[in-house]
Amino acid sequence: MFRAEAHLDLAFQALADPSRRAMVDRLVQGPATVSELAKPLAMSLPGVMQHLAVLEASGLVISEKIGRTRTCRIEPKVLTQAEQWIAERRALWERRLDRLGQFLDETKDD
Amino acid sequence: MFRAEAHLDLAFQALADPSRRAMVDRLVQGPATVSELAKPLAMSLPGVMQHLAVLEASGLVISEKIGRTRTCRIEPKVLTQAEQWIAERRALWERRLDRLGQFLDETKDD
DNA sequence: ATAACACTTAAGTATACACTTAAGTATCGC
DNA sequence: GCGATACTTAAGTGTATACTTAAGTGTTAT
Repeated sequence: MFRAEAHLDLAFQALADPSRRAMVDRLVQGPATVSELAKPLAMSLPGVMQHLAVLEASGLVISEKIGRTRTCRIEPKVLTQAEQWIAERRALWERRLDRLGQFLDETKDD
Repeated sequence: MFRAEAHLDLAFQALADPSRRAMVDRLVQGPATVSELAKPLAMSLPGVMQHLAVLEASGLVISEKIGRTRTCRIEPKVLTQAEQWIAERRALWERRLDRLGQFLDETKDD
């Protein structure tokens, strides 16, 4: 039983945590190592690793280990997909409001 | 200890569940009662109520009870805020890519 | 060689989530 | 009034999340 929107579950879930959003916030400025991501967070390194795993599972972040350091960076595709899901719903909602306003205008001279 | 971004936690958390996204999907077409929201979901009514509570707590949906029926509708403000959080990060990421490309162009004649 | 560094794995704990069934309350239509 | 309707509350269950500490592994610098 496969759902096409399952990746949105993971993306929104990943963005629902303030520590993970802080990590994304840092990574949009450019790549960073795990330690760099961890520094501003009041949390143990394994805690940060677990958040990183969630971000990677969602596809928002990818990382690569070179030597003993792992470098992380944003993968913008999923970010865009999440943004578009919201944008489409907001557009539908606004379109409905427009139709409603038009209807009210057309019938106001009764 | 109050965090300004706490409402984003709730908004993204609310959007992370497929049943709740289905409810939002229905509500952007226009208001609906609890039963109408529940009908397409393979779930008990109390289950739906709990999802509705999450959506209301996030500010994505508001509802009003008239007589014995509760009517729900979208409140677009939080939807827009979530969209903007993503849009801003994507813009930062793209701006960085632009600077990087520009730098590479300027230094390619070495 | 060895000590410091940068993760990584494992295991444990406490809380939160996503449901369920059963029972209850407040309208509405006749 | 009284049965059907539309939620609503309460309580229970199983799974998932967000951490922690302790003990690794492989890499780099001296």
